[in-house]
Amino acid sequence: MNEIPPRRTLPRLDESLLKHLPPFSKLERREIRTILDQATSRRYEEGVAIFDEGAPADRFFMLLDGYVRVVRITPTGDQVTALHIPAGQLLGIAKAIGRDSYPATAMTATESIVLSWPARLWDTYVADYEGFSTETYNTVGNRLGEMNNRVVEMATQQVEQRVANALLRLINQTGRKVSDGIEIDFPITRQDLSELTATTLHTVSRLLSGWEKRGLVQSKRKRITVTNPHALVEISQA
DNA sequence: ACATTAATTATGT
DNA sequence: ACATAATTAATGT
Repeated sequence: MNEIPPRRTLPRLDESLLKHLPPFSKLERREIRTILDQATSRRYEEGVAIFDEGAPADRFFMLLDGYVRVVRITPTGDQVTALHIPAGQLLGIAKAIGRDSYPATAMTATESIVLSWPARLWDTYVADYEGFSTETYNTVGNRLGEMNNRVVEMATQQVEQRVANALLRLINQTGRKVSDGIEIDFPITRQDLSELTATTLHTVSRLLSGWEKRGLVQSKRKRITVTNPHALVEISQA
């Protein structure tokens, strides 16, 4: 009854891992090599914290494989999912927004593989590597814009439209094509969806049940497949 | 138009 | 068998 924490280091990292990722795409091969040599790689089980809200931001991260949930802890102690990050994106980049502690908790939504670097390297990367800063600020901007959109949605749209929008975003960013539609590529509960849309899991459950009967979605426990995206778009614009 | 409460059922280890 | 997830109806604001 003893389990072995997967401490082991992964197979030797190859430059091609980072070659096509936005923050590194403009770099020379040998530059990527030195960046990789400074990185630590680690595999995380599903559902574990990569870093915690408020903790000193001593490292920054690149998600190589898997999905992570960005989660905020409310004063009452429960978690609220803020957004999901797919493989190929940086996270925990407190330095990029001028902070020295993490603004949120990052939990793995699936088993994940993550590279990380000591935070002190951030400034040197920004200074030394062409395109590094512009590309990262670009993704920071995107996330910020997405969050702003959600704030606007909360204020203006009805619940049905909000969860329709949330579903559409999820399949756009983290969707995987399957035989009968697009499936959200990680386990997601109605509770999660309700947190993303500021409603209750009951309302989400009812909406999904209704949509399922109309053939717009298919869902099993923790799995949601959108079978008719167009119809969802219409709902989101009603 | 939605949340809350509560009871019931399904599903995964 | 147990905990977690999902459904459903009834009631409340």
